[in-house]
Amino acid sequence: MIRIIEKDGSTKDYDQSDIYALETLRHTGSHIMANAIKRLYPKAKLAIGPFIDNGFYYDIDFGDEKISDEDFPKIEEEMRKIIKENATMERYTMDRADAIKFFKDRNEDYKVELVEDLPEGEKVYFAKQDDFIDLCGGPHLLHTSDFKHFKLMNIAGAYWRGNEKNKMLTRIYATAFFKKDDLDAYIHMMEEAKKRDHRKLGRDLGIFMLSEYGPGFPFFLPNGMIIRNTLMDYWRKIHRANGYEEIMTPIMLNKQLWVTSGHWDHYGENMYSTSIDDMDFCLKPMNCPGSILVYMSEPRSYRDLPKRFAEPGIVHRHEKSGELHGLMRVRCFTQDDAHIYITQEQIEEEVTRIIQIIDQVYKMFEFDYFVELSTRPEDRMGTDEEWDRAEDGLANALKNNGIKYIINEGDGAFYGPKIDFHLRDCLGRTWQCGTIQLDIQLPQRFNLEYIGADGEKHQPIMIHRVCFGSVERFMGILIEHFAVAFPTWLSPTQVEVIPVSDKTLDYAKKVKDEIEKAGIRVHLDDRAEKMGYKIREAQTHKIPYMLVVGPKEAEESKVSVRSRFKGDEGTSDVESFISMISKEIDSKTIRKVEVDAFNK
RNA sequence: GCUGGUAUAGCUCAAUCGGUAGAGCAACUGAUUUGUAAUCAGUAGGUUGACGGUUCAAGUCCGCCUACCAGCUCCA
Repeated sequence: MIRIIEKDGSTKDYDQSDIYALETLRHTGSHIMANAIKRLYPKAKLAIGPFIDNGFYYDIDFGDEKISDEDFPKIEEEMRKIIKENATMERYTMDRADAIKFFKDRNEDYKVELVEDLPEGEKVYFAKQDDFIDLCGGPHLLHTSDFKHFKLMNIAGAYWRGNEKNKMLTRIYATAFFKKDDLDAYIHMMEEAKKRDHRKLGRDLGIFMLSEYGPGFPFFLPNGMIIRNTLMDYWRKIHRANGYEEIMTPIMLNKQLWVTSGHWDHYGENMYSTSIDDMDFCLKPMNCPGSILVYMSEPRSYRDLPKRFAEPGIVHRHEKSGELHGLMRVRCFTQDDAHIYITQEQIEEEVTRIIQIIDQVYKMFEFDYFVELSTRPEDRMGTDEEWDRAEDGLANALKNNGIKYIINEGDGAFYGPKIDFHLRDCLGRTWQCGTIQLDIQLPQRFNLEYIGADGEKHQPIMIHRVCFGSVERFMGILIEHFAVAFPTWLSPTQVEVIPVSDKTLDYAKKVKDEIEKAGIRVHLDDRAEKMGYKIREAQTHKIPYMLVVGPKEAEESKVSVRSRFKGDEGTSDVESFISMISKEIDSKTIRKVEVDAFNK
């Protein structure tokens, strides 16, 4: 049991497995770390030090002092000393004015600012351990000696109060656990996660590459194109089945269009542009204006709605250099976009259909995802009535589908509310992928209309939606999610034929041709290497099936099937193997690895 | 863009105080003809990210640029 001192100063025991206790442990860690840093660097000014998902951090202004991860051992050692001193955490309050004076006397400018932001007359909470006093509401571990297993992880800059106009402080990240085993497991997990980083695997397995000549512009390699095309084949199939019509609009359009759409105001300098024949053109940062021009190209009737134009559209945005990240954040990407034109009454039903598509796709890949509903911001267009209707439509659609979601109050776009779908990468960072956005603004800007049953002109509502989000980002997440062991239907090479020796090369070629004819992606490893070597290579490349063929198989017209899932699966004739793997491919089954030894 | 860091062979990494750039894997050549996770031998591979500076001498020190990495900000 762990004793915790609560905000009100009372103490209570908690089980170590309690998440509240773990968060408290980590929060206390940030105090201990700050204490150590103040002892080593008395001039350092403290900002804030909260716990986070996997640990805690403290933002500190070190002034002219340079700090690097080489200083971590020193800080960790000082922290151990503090833990050994086993201080008892005390809590008390001060009047606001006294608190301001307290911090001013100590030159803690950031703390002064924090206290000054509190309402007049508010009590200010403090936590004290031995010689270290910090502004803090708590809770904390009662005894600092309960804080044992920790590690400083990394160092980075962070803007004071998260505002890029403010000074950049030094942020030190650390993690802590109650048990040493948990800490070791976490560090091990982080190392394993690095091995499945899509940037490393993408290069090792010929999926994509980047070049200094095009920062943020990924190159897709042969294996990557197979995955990408297979993914898009699937995408087209489900969209056709859901009443979408595919279009393709130009990658570059006259600047005037972007001014009208408002994108020029929004993206401005982040748009790539060029000038020719005295006309300015911009590479599209979004696909909507193109879709709108298609919608406007002929008169539309209420009978046509919902009108669903799908477009895997390539967009360019000049993202800031420090924001680029492999395939996850690039400057040129393909949105699996669609724009749907509907009447007000159709919001709920149409959004329901979209949610079902996205849910179906994510579930097929066995992704864990979470959903956010972002509602009306302060600065918005449209009437409250329209917003009510739009927000209710989105919320009802989520509820009808039994989707759990969190509400992001005031975080919607100025033109409408939105639903965002987030997926996790191997390091636990989340990336927005799918999104459904209602838009009442663009139809107005472009004066979109349809003829209603009453013969009058009406304005449609527009839905922007993506399922993968960006094909590039989605592939990055797929690589990490499966650690390259893609389901068979997505694997660049589905079958590797491995002759035992050159003597059976002819038979191996025959087997390969037969499988190829069935439309399966098969490769023959005809190198003069030993069989074991080829198997090892195919296994590390996570090729789903290996067919070992030697004199025995040639004589019986069979193959020895070895899978990455199970190892040796016994012999089979080629025809039944083709029928088995075809079934697995068509059903898009995700076969699980059954033998741990093969999961290395 | 900001703060901090990194850049050596295709990949992973060496190179002491500033003194002739090395290894493993991969590649290539040859031998081996192999039965379910690495056969052996040999060959080749480099303007040390770019440009400039200090020095008798720079992979190493300094400046600037570029790209990349961690995070912040922003975002699909």
